[in-house]
Amino acid sequence: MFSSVQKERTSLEKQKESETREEPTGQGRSSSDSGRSDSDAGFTENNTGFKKRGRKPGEKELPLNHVEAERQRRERLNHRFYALRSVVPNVSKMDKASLLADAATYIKELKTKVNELEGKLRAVSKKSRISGNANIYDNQSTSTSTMTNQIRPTPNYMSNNQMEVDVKILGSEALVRVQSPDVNYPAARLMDSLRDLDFPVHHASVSKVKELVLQDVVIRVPDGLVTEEVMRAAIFQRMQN
Amino acid sequence: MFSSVQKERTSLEKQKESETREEPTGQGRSSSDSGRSDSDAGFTENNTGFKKRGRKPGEKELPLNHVEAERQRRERLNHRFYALRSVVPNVSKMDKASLLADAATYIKELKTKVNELEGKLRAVSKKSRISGNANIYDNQSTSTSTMTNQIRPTPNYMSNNQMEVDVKILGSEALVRVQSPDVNYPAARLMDSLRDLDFPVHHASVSKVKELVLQDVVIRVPDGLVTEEVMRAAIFQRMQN
DNA sequence: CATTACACGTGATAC
DNA sequence: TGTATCACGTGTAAT
Repeated sequence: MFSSVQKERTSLEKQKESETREEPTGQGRSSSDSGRSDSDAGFTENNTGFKKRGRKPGEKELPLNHVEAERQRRERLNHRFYALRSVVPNVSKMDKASLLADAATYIKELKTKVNELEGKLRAVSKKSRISGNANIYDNQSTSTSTMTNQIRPTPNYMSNNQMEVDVKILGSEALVRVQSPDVNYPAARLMDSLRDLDFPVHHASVSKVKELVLQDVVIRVPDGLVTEEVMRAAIFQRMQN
Repeated sequence: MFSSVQKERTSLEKQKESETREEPTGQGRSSSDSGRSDSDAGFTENNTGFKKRGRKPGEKELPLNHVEAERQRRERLNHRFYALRSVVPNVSKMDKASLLADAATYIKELKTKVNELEGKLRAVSKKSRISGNANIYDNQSTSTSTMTNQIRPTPNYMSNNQMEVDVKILGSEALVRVQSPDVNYPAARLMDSLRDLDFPVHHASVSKVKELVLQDVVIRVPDGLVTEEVMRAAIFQRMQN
């Protein structure tokens, strides 16, 4: 790994000049930071010990706070750099500048990729034109134009609609109950999921009540090879697509 | 260290530079690379005389190269920052740290979006996969075939290898009735077809009896814009895939 | 030996 | 009155 962060602690010794500044770091690699609200409040506290620590006369103590603030700022910046480095692939260079450049190019790549994927998806979803009204396959997140800057409200791509999936295994059969809002054709998605998982449908009932869709499906399952929770998670995950 | 001494000397210069420096509001950096090498060379050599305690003997004159290198590095880093800022949307904060954080979260968002889109695309393209009985029906004349749609004289070994689709329109709703052998997940195929055709499902019932699957679905249809036969043919055709 | 990169302290400076 | 951020020069390693 890189030893950039902890390195300068050694350089601190060269700091000499009285001020045995205690070491606040403890050197937290601490993996990804999520750095907000970093405390590390060790500043401005007077040295209590009998340890001779007298400030030189005429020294200002304003700057002492200043240097601490600046130190925190640097530390935060480095954490951000590290976080950014963790999400950008193939950054072999530990150079900060190259990291920034790679991040920028990577963002561009992702943008074009998203654009072409959206184009493909749109093209393939428009293959049927019987009733030329609204588009399927467009939940609220992907319809925005990507060329212009999009405001991102919240990181919500998969978790916005509340959906409930319940599975009960009864011998060689299982009862799958799904209730979800009536968006994006939940019946089709559920059946697709069951097909993906190779669960033959014995019986199914779909009812729309107000804006809620209730689905009860009886399927066949291999005897005792799968747990309810695994099935539930698998169905839930596949219904997101 | 000695920096304090030099600070007095350079403070004037710094103030001038800070005045000329662009500030966050303008941000119109406009390149200006390496235009300053001559200028700084001029001011560094400026200090002759009156400074008591001048350079120590044996002091290196290299440092001015060093400061220039560092200056270039800073400039390059700032260019990268600016470039990164140009590709990340909604960066209202001119803060460097926030820029890094926003860039990281933006990359994550783009990644999940790409994943989501790829999943959808895969799901869509998966509908056209063929697994068993896809081509046993010939569908070259779906629009002309009317009424009961008996396609093939089925092979002798399976007597019920045929599918029947019936549509009855009742006002703004329609009843779709499908009976087919239990091969290739007919429920998923029917729901996919209805999704393709933008027909919201109000109610659905799927029952497997012996080797036959019966499906009754109530859907919403645009009032009087389609005929039963058109709907029937469209559903039938799509269920072949 | 030079080149490159980094962290540090510090002055300046907006809000 | 702080409390942010920034750029700068400098010392220090590692290549």
